[in-house]
Amino acid sequence: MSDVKAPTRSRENTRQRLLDAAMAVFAEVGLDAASVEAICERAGFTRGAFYSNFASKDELFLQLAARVASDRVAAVQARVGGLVAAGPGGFDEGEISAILEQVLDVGADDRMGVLLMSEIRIRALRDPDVARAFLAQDAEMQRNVAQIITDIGALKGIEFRVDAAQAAHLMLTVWETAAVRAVIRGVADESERGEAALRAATGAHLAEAAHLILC
Amino acid sequence: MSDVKAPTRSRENTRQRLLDAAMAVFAEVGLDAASVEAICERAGFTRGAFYSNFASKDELFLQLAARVASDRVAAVQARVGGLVAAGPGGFDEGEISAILEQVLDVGADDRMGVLLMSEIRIRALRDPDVARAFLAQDAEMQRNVAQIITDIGALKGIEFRVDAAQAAHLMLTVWETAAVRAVIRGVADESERGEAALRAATGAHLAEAAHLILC
DNA sequence: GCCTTTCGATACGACACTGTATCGGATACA
DNA sequence: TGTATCCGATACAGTGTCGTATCGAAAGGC
Repeated sequence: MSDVKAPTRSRENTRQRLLDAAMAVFAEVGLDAASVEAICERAGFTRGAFYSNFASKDELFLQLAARVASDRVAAVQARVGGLVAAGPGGFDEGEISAILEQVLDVGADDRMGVLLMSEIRIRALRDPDVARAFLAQDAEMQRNVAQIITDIGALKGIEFRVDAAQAAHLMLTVWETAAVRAVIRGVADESERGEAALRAATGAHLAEAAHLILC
Repeated sequence: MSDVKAPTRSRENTRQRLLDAAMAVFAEVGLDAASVEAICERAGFTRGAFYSNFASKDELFLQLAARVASDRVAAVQARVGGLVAAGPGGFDEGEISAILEQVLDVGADDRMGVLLMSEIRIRALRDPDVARAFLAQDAEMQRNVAQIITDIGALKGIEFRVDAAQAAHLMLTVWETAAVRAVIRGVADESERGEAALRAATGAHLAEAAHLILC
C-alpha cells in the first residue's frame, strides 16, 4: 500500500494527506460513518499515523472544517479582487447576474464541496464549536458578496432594491439551497448526470434569483 | 422501564412508539450515531421488538421520513384550507407576509423538526430513495405554497412580481435556511435561547424576504 | 559516521453494536 | 377454560472499531 511516492518526509505532509483523505471520505459516507481506518487507508497510512497527528476524529474534523471554510472565503475574495481589478469599464449591461453567479459558484461545481458543507452544517446544529465556526465563515462570505454588490452598484451607478448586506444574504441562501438541490436531483435520477448540467441548473436558478432580488 | 401504560396491545402501537423514539434519537445525535439499542431503550422496548417490526435501521428511517414528510405537507394543507375558508374579507392590507409566515412556520417552531429535516436532506444527498422522497415532498410543499400565494393574490387583486411557483420556491428556500440558521445560532451561544426568540428571528427574516420577493 | 529523536507501523485488549435464534407469556378465539 | 398464535425479551456469536503501547526505521544534529 505504501505508494511510490515517499519523497517529502515531513510531518506536515502527512497531516495534509490525512486531511485530504478525510475530506473525501466524509463526503462519500458522512462524518459518522467514516471510520478512522477508512480515512487512513485512503491516505495510504495506518491508524498509527492518524493518532500520531490527531487526538480524535472530531479534532480532525474541526481542523478540516476550518480549512474548508477559509478556502472558500479565500476563493471568493480572490474573485472579488479580480472584479475590482477589471475596472469601471469591465462590465456590460445585464451582466450583474452572471458576475454574481461566477463569484458564487465556488463550490457549486463540485459535488464534494456540497456534501462537505452539508456535513459541516449538520454538525453545526449540534456542536457549539462547529456552530461558531460555521457562522463566522458565513458572515465573512456575506461580507465579501455584499462588497461585490456594492462595488458593482457603484461602478454602474445602479441603485438596487435592497441594501447590499441583505441582498448578499439572500443570494447566498438561494445559492446554497440550489446547489444542494442540484446534487439531490442528480442522486434521484441516478443517471449520474455530469457536473455541467448541475452547474447549469444551479447557475440559471441563481441568475433568476439575483435579478429578482436586485432589480 | 416498562411504562405504566400497556393497555393497548397492538402491534401498530409498538411500531409507532418505535418511530417516535427514533425521531427523537435521530434529532438528538443524528442518524448514523443512533444505535438501534438507543432507539429501543427510549421507546421502552428491547431490540427484539425492533427487529420484529423493522428489517433494519434504514427501513425504519425510510418510513419515518415518509411520515414526517406527509405530516408537514398535511399541516401546510390544513392551513391552506383555513385561509381559503376565511374568505375574501379576511385579510388586511400588508398582511401577506404575516400570513405566509404563519403558513410556513410549520416546523420552524421546533428544533427537532429542523434537525430531522436536515437529517433527511443529508441522507438524500447519498441515497436515491431518500432523494426521490425528499424531492417529492418538496414539490408538494411548493405546490401548496404557490396555491396560497395565488389565492391571496386573487382575493386581494394583487399582481405579484413573479409567478406563484417561483415565489413559493424562493419563499421555501429562504424559510428553510433561516430555520436552520436560527437553530445553529442557538447552538453557538449555548445559552439555549428559548423557542420564542428562534421563531421571532425566523419569522422576521421571512417577512422581509416575502416582501422583497413579492412586492 | 554515530547517536538521538521523531514518526508511522504493528500488535493488543476492550468495547459497542449488530442480527439471529430461542423462549416465555400474553392475547384471541372457540 | 383450553388451545393456538403472536410478539417482545433474552441469550449468543460475530464483527468492526477504537485507543494505546510498543517497536523499527528513517531523519536530523553534532
